[in-house]
Amino acid sequence: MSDCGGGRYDSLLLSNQMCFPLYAASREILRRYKPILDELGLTYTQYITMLVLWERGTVSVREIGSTLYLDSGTLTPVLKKLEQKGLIVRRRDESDERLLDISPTDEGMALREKALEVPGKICGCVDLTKEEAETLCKILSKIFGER
Amino acid sequence: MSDCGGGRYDSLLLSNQMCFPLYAASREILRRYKPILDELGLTYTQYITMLVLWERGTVSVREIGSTLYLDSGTLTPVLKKLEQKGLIVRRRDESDERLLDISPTDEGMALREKALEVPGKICGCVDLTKEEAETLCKILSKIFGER
DNA sequence: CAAAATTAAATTGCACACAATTGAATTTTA
DNA sequence: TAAAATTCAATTGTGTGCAATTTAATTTTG
Repeated sequence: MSDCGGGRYDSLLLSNQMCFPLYAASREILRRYKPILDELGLTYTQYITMLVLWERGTVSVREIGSTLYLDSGTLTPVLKKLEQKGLIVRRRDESDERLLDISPTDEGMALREKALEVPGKICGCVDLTKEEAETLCKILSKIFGER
Repeated sequence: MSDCGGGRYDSLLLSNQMCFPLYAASREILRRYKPILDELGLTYTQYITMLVLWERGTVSVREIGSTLYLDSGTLTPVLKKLEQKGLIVRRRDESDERLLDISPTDEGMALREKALEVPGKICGCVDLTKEEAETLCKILSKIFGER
């Protein structure tokens, strides 16, 4: 049952998997973001959605999806929730009724001010140097290569 | 609305967030694992659970949880599913009835042979050098530092 | 131009994650 | 040792992700 040394099953050791450290680290980061995002009243997914809207103003669901790599099955309920909170408005595009345009409300844009505190607080609870963070991002971006 | 150059809101650009590349890459890796794990009839979470059982034999739910950073709310339904598939057995520990011991069945252990193909197939669809993969794991492990 | 193909969002169903609570078993402590 | 505190798994409820399907709108094509 054990695999000390160079066992036949070494490739299946949890520590040798590509998926596990990445997935676990990703959830750990999300756990650290949570209390900070709680202060904004946003979940993680709601937060990255607002980041897109703060950057670009009015965008279609499709554009949000291709930016965040999320499909309408995920985004539709998230956007309905943000609408409930009064942070965004959902309106059909006039020139193409298939598209649903999402715009931040004044209240949604106001939240951006409060959100300015977030990045600083994150750095305080993730112990990576700026160089490590850059290396990490560089390697991670390579994963998206051959899509 | 736009933030060209050194805007006041640069820290909120999606590209400057710690969480996003990590989370997106993690989901991308899971997407690449999926067709490979489909051949085993396992989901990702079921797969990493089986990895623990293949390595250690009989373990408690608690031990699986602390290894994978998952709680009973997540594990209970996963383990019931694996039991349904005939891959594991769930039995209360005799010396401490609070603990639920999980053991792979013969069928569960047999699946390990088929699983040996997985790591090779993963390398074929994630375009990182061995060195990059090691650097990645090293940086990711730092994230778990001050828990 | 009309039928066929494509596109976008919504819906449905399944599988996690995780916080919070519950209930049973065990350990600690007064 | 009996009450209090702790531990463990299960349960409940919310919020994603994502595949597959549906419906409506638009574009392509014969």
